[in-house]
Amino acid sequence: MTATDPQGVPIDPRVEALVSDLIGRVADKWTMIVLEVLAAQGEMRFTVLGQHIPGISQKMLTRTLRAMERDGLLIRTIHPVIPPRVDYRLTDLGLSLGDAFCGVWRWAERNLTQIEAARHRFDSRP
Amino acid sequence: MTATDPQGVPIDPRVEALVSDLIGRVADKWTMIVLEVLAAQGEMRFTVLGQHIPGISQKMLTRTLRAMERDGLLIRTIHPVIPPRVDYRLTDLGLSLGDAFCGVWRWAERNLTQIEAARHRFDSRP
DNA sequence: GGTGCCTTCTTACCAAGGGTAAGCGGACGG
DNA sequence: CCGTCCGCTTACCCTTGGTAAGAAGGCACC
Repeated sequence: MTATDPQGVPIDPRVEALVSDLIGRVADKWTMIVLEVLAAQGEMRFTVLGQHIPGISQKMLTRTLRAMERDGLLIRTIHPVIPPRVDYRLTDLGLSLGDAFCGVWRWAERNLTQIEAARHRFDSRP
Repeated sequence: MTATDPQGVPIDPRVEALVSDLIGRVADKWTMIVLEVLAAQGEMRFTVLGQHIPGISQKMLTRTLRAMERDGLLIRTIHPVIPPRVDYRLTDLGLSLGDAFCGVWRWAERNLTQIEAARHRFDSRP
């Protein structure tokens, strides 16, 4: 899109496409939740992280964490002990993304009932 | 998760689950981009909207718009003319979500190069 | 009056992505 | 010697998304 940012400043289309891709990568349910949990709880190991995220599968947790590590959002520390212990901790970049998503969480909490009402209206109409 | 919000206030687990679901619904690439475009451009019709969102298919555009309408994020106005004309416009709720996502867009723009660098480091390592 | 076009969906079909569940590796407790 | 611990990984399947074609239906043109 030949978009403008919220201040009305025109954006280079090539940058625009890259940002869209990045948003596609990062605007993901699991990524957002991992971000939230790690921001609130600090360093955590794999299993505990999974326990704090109801509904996630091991596969998706692994995949999400790898992608986030690749993007530099978190650091994965392998402790060479038996049984294995792997800790995950947000980088400054990850923390800053967590802050950015914070507004979305607050929005979701604030508007939950309003959205449920809207859905109900939509579902029970001719 | 027995999470706390960013201010450290404990959250009811049931509310937590609902918020997670809502986030899963709303933290979607296409939803975010539609929100952005409509926030910047105001009312738009189907085809034009599609032209402003590179890479989206008609099917996903329809589906995304329906879901957003269901959630009360936008209003769909059908003008009974031939050929058909359908306009989409954000509600106040949709605009407020756009504001909330605004921080994420700015984050993405600001940290684009840093992320690309991180990816490159990750991909070219033993 | 047929032919074709316009726009907004919808649908049939296929590929890709996510869920489930089982296995692996390797020390240690019983 | 067998089970258990944890962090993955993999094989299989089902759901989801992309592609492309069509439907609806009045209008313009020949």
